[in-house]
Amino acid sequence: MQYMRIVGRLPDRHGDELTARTRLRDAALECFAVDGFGVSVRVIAERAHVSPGLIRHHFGSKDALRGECDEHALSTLRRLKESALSAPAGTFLAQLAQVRDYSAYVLYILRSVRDGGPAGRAFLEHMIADAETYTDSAVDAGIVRPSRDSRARVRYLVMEGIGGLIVALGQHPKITMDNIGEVMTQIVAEVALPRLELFTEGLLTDRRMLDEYLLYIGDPPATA
Amino acid sequence: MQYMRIVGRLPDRHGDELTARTRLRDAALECFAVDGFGVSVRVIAERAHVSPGLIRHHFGSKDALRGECDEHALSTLRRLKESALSAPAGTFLAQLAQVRDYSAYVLYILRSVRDGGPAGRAFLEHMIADAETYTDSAVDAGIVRPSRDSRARVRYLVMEGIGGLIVALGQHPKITMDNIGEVMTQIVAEVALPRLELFTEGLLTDRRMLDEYLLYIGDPPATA
DNA sequence: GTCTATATAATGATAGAC
DNA sequence: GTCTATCATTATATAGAC
Repeated sequence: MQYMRIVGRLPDRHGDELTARTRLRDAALECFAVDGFGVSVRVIAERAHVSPGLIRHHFGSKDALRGECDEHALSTLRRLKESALSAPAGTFLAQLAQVRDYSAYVLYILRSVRDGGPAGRAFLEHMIADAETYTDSAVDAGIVRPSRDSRARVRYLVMEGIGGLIVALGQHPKITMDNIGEVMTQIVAEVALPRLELFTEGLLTDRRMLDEYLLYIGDPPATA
Repeated sequence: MQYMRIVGRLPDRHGDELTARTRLRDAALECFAVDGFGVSVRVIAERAHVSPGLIRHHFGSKDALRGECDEHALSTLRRLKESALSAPAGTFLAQLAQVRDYSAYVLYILRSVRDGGPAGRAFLEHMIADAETYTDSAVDAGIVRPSRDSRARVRYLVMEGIGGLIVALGQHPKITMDNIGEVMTQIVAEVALPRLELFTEGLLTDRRMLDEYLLYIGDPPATA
């Protein structure tokens, strides 16, 4: 699970012309990703080597600019997911962060989820929907155990996985597009063993708590 | 695990006099918790029914005020943990959020962890250290399986648990001290079944991935 | 399309009256 | 101890020159 590789043509620009507008949007996305959404339009303009006034001319407002970044990041995430081997959301983002061209998207998406709001929700729902399909496949293939509530399980796994990534990243003093790759590698290495243990052997020694809970909510304990 | 109860004398004020200074600090803690650390000193002063200038008189700066909130929240967390049945960090915070007097502390702590930085790190390390002792006890009592790296496991479980809580809370449009209790109840209910399933039965149907990983890192596969 | 200059609002910090 | 008044800074938004 930890050593899957991203496949397909990753670093293509799929027809994005490098107009001044897209360059400005990309600069904004990077600033939002690294410095947060509180970053000023001056800093964004500076990174794009243009004047602050040009942002308004092209996008109208800072919020509208962020909206375009949201859209672009989501469509990029969608496109990459299609061309990549299915992997748990956290693992996929960790791998994607290694690719220099996409580290900004990873940071942007994680920051959006971290800060909540509509954009973060959209990213999360996309990752959950995606995880649903490949978890179903894994259950059909006999790799993953069936669940009594597979939708609740996939939501739980994605939200805790992404949440763990966010918390772990927050422990590092200054995340940039240059160090995000190695930081992610370190985090993935730290959770690899406990996660595989938990996923393979569980945590509790007996079924009592689960069976009691199933009784409590009115479901019969599983016979397995 | 989900239905443990907090015990002990919870809503006591343990010698905190309600001086103007502590009232101001408590107002600040609530504002930081609900509105974030970007909240203005004017809003804080308004909630405490004093003038903005008084904040500077008592604390010197907004940062110093936040520092006192950090200290107070951490000492409160410590005190409560001592008087409460041991429970996983996420579960404990979820229960604590039900108690009106402590909902602000829960929000404050979660927000601190969410935003990273020294305070969030301190809260996290405290929760991890605490979890370490009661996980060890649970292993000794034969309730929880031993781990090949128990410290890594407890870090993993706490960080994902708290992270999942943060992400789940972020999905709700507006968290206040009034609705945090029921929102937390809902979140705990949603994760209860998948978490108990995972903790009891694991996720994967066979040991291959774990054994391969143990081989990869040079440890012999467990004989169990 | 791109720039400079500025309007307007909000912030944290500060000084001094009472 | 508590207040009012204000400063300096910074933010976004805007207008208009080129």
